[in-house]
Amino acid sequence: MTRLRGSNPLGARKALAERFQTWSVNAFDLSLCPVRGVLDRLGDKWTTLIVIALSHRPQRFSELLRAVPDISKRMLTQTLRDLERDGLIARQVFPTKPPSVEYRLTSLGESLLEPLVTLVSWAETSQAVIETARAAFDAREPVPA
Amino acid sequence: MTRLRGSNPLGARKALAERFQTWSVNAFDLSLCPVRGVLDRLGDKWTTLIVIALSHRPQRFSELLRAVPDISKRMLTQTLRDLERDGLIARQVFPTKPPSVEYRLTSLGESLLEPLVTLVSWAETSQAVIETARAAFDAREPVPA
DNA sequence: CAGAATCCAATAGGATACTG
DNA sequence: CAGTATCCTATTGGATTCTG
Repeated sequence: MTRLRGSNPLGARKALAERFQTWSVNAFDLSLCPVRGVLDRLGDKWTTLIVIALSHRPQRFSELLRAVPDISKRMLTQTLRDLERDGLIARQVFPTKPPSVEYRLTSLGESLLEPLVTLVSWAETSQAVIETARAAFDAREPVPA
Repeated sequence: MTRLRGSNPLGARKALAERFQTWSVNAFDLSLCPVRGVLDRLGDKWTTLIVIALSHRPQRFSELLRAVPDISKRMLTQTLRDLERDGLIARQVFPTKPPSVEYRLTSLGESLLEPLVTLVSWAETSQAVIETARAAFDAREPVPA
């Protein structure tokens, strides 16, 4: 094994390996390992962007609609509902007319920000490398029409 | 603003808010902010599990097929290809007969482990809270048939 | 304003059979 | 063994219209 350079992936590797071992044994057949549930949510098209938008400050429905470009009302409604259901955001209705509704991160939602920043930072610093790798790969592989 | 307890979401919040500001200004309309690209990949059904499996040790195609339960050959092939294209894993063919192919994380792939562990840890510690929130939500909302 | 409801297109992904 | 190729279904998500 060559020595791994940079940060400390060794710790990360070990931690993951251990968890993976555990999951494989008793939780995998049911696909109920927590990663799946979380990443399925974070992986959809809008969840992350909404959380990021709300990390700025609490916002109303139509504010979010403008803050997250290209999202449709349908998807905003649905994603907000899912996030509320998971306890990541809280919904507060002000009985004005017309009604206004404010969404804000819960403390659970706030606690997601750190892992998210870690991931976003990785994405930013890795972006260039990935781009290069893609270009190289596409140059090798014919990339069919 | 009440004082936030636990870790330091304030730093996270600030970091995210800043990035979000930047994206909104010049990169959002193109939806090319790095998060999207990364999370779209990590969000699919198998990427994470494969990376986790490979974090353990390099593995061959059929080993992975067994290590990641319920994945189909089709999806394994495709996800491995995508990961290779992005430079996260490397593919090495041994010209035996029948041929054997080994996949391993590249250093870029290794560097993803840390953010991943952060996320996985969050998922594990938050799992119970989320479950509770869901139950409470479903109790309030009729949850239609 | 903040959604709910309906319709429809694109994509993801499973099952199966075939190949070098 | 390590894939390809084909088919088919389910889910995602966009566009549009309606409502309290």
